[in-house]
Amino acid sequence: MSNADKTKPEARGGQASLPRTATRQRLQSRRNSSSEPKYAPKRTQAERSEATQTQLIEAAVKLVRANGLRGLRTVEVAELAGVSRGALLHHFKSKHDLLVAVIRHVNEVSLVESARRAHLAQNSGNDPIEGIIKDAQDFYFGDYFFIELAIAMSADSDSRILKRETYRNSRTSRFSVEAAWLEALMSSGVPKQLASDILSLTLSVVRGYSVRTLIEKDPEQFSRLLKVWRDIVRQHLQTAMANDQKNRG
Amino acid sequence: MSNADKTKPEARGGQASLPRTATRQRLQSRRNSSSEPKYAPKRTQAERSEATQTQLIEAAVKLVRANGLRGLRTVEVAELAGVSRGALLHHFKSKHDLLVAVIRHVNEVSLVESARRAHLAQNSGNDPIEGIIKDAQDFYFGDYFFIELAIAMSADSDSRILKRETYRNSRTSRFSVEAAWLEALMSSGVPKQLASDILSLTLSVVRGYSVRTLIEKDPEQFSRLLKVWRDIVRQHLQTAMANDQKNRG
DNA sequence: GAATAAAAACAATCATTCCTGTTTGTAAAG
DNA sequence: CTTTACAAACAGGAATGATTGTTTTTATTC
Repeated sequence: MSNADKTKPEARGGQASLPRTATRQRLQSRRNSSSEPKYAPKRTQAERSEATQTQLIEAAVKLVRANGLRGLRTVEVAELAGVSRGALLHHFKSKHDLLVAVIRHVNEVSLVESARRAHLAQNSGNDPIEGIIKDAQDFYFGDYFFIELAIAMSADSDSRILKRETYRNSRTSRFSVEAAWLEALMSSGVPKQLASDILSLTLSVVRGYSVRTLIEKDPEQFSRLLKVWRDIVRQHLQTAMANDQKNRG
Repeated sequence: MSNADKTKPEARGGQASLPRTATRQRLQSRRNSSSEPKYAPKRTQAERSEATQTQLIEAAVKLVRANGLRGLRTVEVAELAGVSRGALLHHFKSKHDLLVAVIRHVNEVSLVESARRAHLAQNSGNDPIEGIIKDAQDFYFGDYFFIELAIAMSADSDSRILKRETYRNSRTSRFSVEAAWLEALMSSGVPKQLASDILSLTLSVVRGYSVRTLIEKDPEQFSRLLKVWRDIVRQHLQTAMANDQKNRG
């Protein structure tokens, strides 16, 4: 492949490079002051640890979204996080471990969202379509979906493990949200099978459009399209339910 | 990363073996007509060349679909094609060149399909929805789309070049098909804006479902879902056009 | 028309460049 | 003063492209 993009300059110029000597002297003199070594540490170990771990994970998330799973390089993660590769390997003893942490992280975030959304679904009243569309938009344009997709699109043995991990998580988080929306639709009077189909179709529309934006930049208004979609679905549900009641009555 | 997946066996066992004998005889007779060398070449240079190039490209297509753009390894391409890496580098002087050839190839295939489909669109009669769905299925589950997606999902400097190449091609091939479908919808009486929306939505549904199958294996029947979608659209178009005529009359 | 030179299609080996994980070293926190 | 957080240098493997060698086809010359 081409070697055109060697971004070597300022490789670690822009960040870190803390004042080592100064810090040392300051601490030393303070300690010399008397029997009390109680200088105030700026951050506790746990805080430092968690902070850089979060930075690393978030950097990894960005890079996986940008370059795909197999395009991820540890050196880039470290650079973007503003630490050395040594630090990365200290917190995650292998690249694989980092990826597992990444998945766990986006999944946790997604899980919290899920709970919120499931709650929304229950209070969506008689017309949940709007809520479903909003939910789908948030999900399919978010980190979790793109990382899931990136994992799905590489088939080496490593990503197979990750795939299983992700799949388990999907069933516990995303699954419950969709079940909640299904409930919402049904309790607004839509028959189960139709509700399931409408839900699947709506999710596919949004998923499909999200992927489209990956390939080419939004030349048409997604919001308008979604409005049309919402109208179509509402109309269909109305007539379908009308027919349903006629058949019963 | 792990080294668990070495697929060495049958490295050159199972594939290729084009009709050599037929070719040989044809060539022999051709040469008999004029000056006759003492041995008959099995295949002409151009034939050999084209054959292995095709094998290499097709192998690369499969591997990009399986492992993504950045998961592609030249050694695997050569193995799957049944030739040495030396041969690969002889025909394509770099991995990048191979990838360009891959894109050209899938695009050519797609272009031929496009012409066929555009023709279908023009003869789709009064109800083009069925045809649109079929077309979308063929396209979004085919090689071209997945390779386009694989390219879109990696953002290094190399794939940016490929992206441009692909984008140009899209506009000449896929674009015309969609325009033809739009025409078909309009000539069956659907207003332009609505026709465009319906087309976009249908494409998104299929695209979205195709991507879904990447992530998890089809637990529900896509065909049933498409049937529902077709019904919804038909119904909507009927009422929309009825309203349209009422407003006009 | 046979001998032979030339070129193209491959194969095999080598060198270089990444990328990962290990090791060793240093500063900060407990 | 022990442990933890980080940094820097190193070692080994993998992947690419270059080089060299071998076979097959094509062109040339007698």
